[in-house]
Amino acid sequence: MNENKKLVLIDGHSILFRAFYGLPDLTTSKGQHTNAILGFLNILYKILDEEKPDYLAVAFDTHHPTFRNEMFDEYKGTRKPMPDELREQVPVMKELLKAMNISVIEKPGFEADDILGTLATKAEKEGYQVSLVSGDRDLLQLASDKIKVRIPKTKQTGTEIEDYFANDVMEKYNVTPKQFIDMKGLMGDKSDNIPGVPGVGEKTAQKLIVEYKSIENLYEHIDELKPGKITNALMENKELAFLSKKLATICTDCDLMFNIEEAALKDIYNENVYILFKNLEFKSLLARFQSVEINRSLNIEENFKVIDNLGEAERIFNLIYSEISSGNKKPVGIHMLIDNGELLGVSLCFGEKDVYVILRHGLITEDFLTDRVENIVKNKIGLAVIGLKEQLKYIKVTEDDSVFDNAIAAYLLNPLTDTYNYDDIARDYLGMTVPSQVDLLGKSKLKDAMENNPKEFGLFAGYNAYVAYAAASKLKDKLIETDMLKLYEEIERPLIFTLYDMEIRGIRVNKEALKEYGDQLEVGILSLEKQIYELVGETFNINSPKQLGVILFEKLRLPFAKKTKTGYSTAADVLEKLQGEHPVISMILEYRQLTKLKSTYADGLASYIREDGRIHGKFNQTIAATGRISSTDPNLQNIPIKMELGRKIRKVFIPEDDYVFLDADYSQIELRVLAHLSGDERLINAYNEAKDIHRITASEVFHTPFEEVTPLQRSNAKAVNFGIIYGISSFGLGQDLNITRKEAERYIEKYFETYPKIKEYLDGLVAKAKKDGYSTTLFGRRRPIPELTSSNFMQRSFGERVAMNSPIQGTAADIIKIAMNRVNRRLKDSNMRSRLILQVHDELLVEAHKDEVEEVMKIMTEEMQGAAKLKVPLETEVKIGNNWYEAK
DNA sequence: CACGTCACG
DNA sequence: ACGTACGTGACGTGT
Repeated sequence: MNENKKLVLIDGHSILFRAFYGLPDLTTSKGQHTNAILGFLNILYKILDEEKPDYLAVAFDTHHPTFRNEMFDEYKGTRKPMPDELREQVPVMKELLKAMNISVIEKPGFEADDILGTLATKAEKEGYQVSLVSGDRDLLQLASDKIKVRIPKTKQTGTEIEDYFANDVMEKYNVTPKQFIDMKGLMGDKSDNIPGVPGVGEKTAQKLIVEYKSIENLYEHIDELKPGKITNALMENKELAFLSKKLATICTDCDLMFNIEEAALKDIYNENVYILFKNLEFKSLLARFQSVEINRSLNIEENFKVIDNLGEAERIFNLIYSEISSGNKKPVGIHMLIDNGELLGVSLCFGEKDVYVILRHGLITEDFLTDRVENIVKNKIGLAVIGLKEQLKYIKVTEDDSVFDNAIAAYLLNPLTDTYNYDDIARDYLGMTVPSQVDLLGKSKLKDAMENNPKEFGLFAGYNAYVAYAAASKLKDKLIETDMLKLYEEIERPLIFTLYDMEIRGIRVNKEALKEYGDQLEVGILSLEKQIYELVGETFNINSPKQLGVILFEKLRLPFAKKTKTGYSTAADVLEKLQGEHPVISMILEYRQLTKLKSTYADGLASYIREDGRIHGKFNQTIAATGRISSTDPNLQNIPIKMELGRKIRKVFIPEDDYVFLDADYSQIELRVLAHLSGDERLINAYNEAKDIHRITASEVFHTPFEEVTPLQRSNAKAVNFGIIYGISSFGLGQDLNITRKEAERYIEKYFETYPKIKEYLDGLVAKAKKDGYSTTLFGRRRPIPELTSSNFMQRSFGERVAMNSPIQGTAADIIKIAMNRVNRRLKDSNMRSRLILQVHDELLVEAHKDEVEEVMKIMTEEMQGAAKLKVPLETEVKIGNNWYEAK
């Protein structure tokens, strides 16, 4: 009977615990912790894949006021309560298991161990093959010929499982599974509140049990033992030893009503599980559901209609235009289907049941579609989209038209997530689970999908319009609730158009000069490479930190300062300290510099130059948690400037003929923002006197007359000023200045003595963020800081630094965004040829026509300085040049 | 695809 | 005792 049936029993809490400590702290976009659940599922799936069991059950302890934690318990001898980040995951895990139709066994008065022991033994007797899965070695006492104890280990490379049948236990520990109980009786287990015999540890216990087989037999022969401390302890604690053995024994015949047939596996991959995974944002696990027809039951999909003939298309647009008279004020959800800059069609939604996908086909031309869409706004009907900037090429609207961008709104409401696609917005604001683009189309291009996968393509298009339509009002309400509507309407929404303009304009690059620059680098690289190989005596890949580490710290035996997770650190700050030790170090540093410039800048930028001789990078508005803009494809915000060699690359960025570059940057905008926000009179006065701020800080902090401040004092003060903005920590400052933590602490102390209001302000920021759960900028932009509630010191400290930094960095970001919008608008409104083309956080670059230079300089200065009225002046410096090098 | 490294503010 | 400065993006290596 049951010979070929497999039963898997899982120790729920112990696996959750293992998973919790084995994985980094993962959370959903809403801040729900998920690492333990994910780790549990990874182990569960591995076991399901490997064993393909017929039956599976998970046992949980019913009451857990405290919980085992080996790491702390064994060393400290105290129990540590379950961290909140783990506690909140337990009920979710149980819910998930129930959704998977997996038996969850918890009986008041029984520990999970005893449930597992009883069921395993019962199943064994009935002939099942049994696997017991636990993170705890305690269960080894249950191993037999038919009961396999499986202990998963979370390693970097994935999950590995150690398997123990009875003979494996014997092989590894020289004791039988039953004798494991005796061992534990002697050595005890703090985490399980088993006292054991004082002074007897694992080694002694193992030795004694190997020799005497059991505690009973040991005490029968106690007089044979050599006299000594251990023997004394054994004799004095005989009762304790027997009690401990009893406590260590897992019950195998508990009075438990559970029929193994109840644990039969069925329908693990169902829609409920899929939805839970989606909510937990376990994107990688969703792949397991591919073969399952799920969430197609959503009835909105049934209303999606695909149209490819002109008459029908005309009818739809007319239907939309007629909405004006019907008094329907809801914006029309719209999504332009674009692949590689080509318009494939448009999807529209103007009611729960009115979702249309109109394909560009035959008489439905690109012009037809863009005209008809433009007509919607000209008829004063609002639009709602997800990601306006990416669609502006075909949605011909201006700032004055009514268009609501759900993606931007969602970013403001939670800037911590990485994507704001229709499925994300549906999940977060409609409480709906809809298939994502990858679910529907995989990695295929939109155009290919349209041809080969028309049904799924239609769904993708339809969902985009539907979600844009349905979520808009909810997002707008949330913006009002969170006092961010003004931020959205007055800063972010206009910025969409500003950034679009900048992307279209691009920046001109001298292709030949860039090539020449790269060739020069190549010469230097080859020469350095040769010299390095000669010095070291062998060739190797200098770009591989791993190989370089072996050469420097093993072959050359240089002292290594830092280690990374994977080996020796060869970072620049480490190598710089080694410069005196070996001539090869300087060469490696120079080699690194050159290869970086070659690969990222010389070669990297060249591949982005388009037909028009310009680079059209992207400016991303929904990436940075603080509200900054980011730049990609390529990143034009990290073009070298600090080192002369790298700085030279700026000479290849040139204005169009008859134009020049005007580059304006704010002077220490973040420190000025800090002065304003903190209201510290001393700092405000310093800025109103308009003197060298770092020097003033040095003078005041080090009690030195302004004129006598040494360069070292000034640069130290500068580092402290930076530190303040970053959310000061003595460790970080020490690292930066290469001084001890203690010395750094003194600097900080002195700084706060000098500027007491700043200390008060920063403390207040942390307190407020802890209370609210988020930080706020001068213009109301929020950044949630879930780390502030972490029980982990490191994470909490990080949260505190973020609480200090985000309002400062974020307010500066708000200000320059205002300036960008205004500069862009004024240049356009006055019909000037000059145009804004770049933003680098505190700097704006305008490609200005020669005839307009004076006027543009005035506009830039006015708008940048006037972007916000602070208690200190916002100073700017404008420079002119025939390339970006000259203009900085 | 994660990691180390390094470019910028 | 813990082990970091804040915010980004791109490249090359190695699994």
